[in-house]
Amino acid sequence: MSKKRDLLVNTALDLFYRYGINSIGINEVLNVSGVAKRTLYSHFESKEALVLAALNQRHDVFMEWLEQQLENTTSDQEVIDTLFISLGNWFNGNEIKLGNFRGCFFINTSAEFSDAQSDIARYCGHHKEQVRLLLQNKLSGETPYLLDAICLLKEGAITTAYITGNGTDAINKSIQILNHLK
Amino acid sequence: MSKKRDLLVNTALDLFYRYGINSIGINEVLNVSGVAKRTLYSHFESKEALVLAALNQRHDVFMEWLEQQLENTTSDQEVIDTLFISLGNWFNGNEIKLGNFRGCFFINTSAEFSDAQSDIARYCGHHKEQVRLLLQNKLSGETPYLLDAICLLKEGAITTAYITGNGTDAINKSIQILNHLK
DNA sequence: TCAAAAGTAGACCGCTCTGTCTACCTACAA
DNA sequence: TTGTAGGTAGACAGAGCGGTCTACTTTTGA
Repeated sequence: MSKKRDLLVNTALDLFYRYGINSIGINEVLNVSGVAKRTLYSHFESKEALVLAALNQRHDVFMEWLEQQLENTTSDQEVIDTLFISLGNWFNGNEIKLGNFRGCFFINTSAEFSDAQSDIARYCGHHKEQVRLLLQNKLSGETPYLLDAICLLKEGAITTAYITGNGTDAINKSIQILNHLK
Repeated sequence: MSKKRDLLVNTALDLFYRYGINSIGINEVLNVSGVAKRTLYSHFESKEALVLAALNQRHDVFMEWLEQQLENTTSDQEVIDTLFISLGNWFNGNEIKLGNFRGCFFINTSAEFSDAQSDIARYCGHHKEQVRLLLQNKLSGETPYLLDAICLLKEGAITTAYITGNGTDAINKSIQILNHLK
């Protein structure tokens, strides 16, 4: 519907993800997008509402990307390999849809907002649930703990890749561990 | 040496960890500690220096705690069990030395500071390296990928426990996965 | 055609931020 | 005894924050 609204959300998402939400003021979003302050506040009642819209946008983009990566997988092994290779590409900045890697936007945002009951913190939990459900649908269910292993290692790999700056290592280790599950 | 300095560092660490560094101003640290602003700036040249001191304090406390937890372990299996049970206690707020759980201070801080070259971001990476080295010393080295598995699952468990709010689940799953490694 | 909807620029409000500064106080060891 | 180190209170500067407001312009669709 509204092009200005979309522009604001995409600009906010880009800046929030790159620099952190508390480090980016509303005026920065306005300067970069070239939109007037009045327009922002006609679409969003507060900065928090803009943050939620940015989280929602990132969620949509990420889920679409993930679905696309896994769409042709036909076995659990293929899901594992495809998933972690895709994550590795993301970590190394080679997934254009996801932009340059700076960790998981939802983990980072949870770290900034300490109130676990806030809408923002809850949305971050919701995102992780949805990712888990998507992966569950892709797996056979024959190996009951495989879903848990994938999810925990995925979080570990994202965090480790971000903090060490070495995405390839984190991915190779994750794949190796999954191949050692009996 | 200086009691006021220690008080400032401990107060800052408590507030920074609980609410996030960008959400806590220098004045808040001063009000809670009851120390004068002049005194703070005689000990630290900037807020960043105080942040680094708080990170350093957390690092010392955490390493001492971890060392203590693992000091009587005599096998890889015992290291795994003891480590993850201890982490579970931390997640559930039952490790007094570590305070109430709000994720990993170093991960959270990395999320707030986007410049990977900053002293703050580098210190966070350094902490993770040191934890890894401590665990390496406790393990036999007979199972080469075990250290990687423990480290990745530990990061995954911390993140998952924080975002879902369910520490017990994250721990039980981690232990189960490690027991399925062949 | 023209009213409504959506946009513009930017001044302004009250508040908070980090960091500086003046002026004064206290404990203690040479 | 007195100089020094370390402490106090709090005003202040300069900037940025989220958010409101006025006054005006552009777009659009019935």
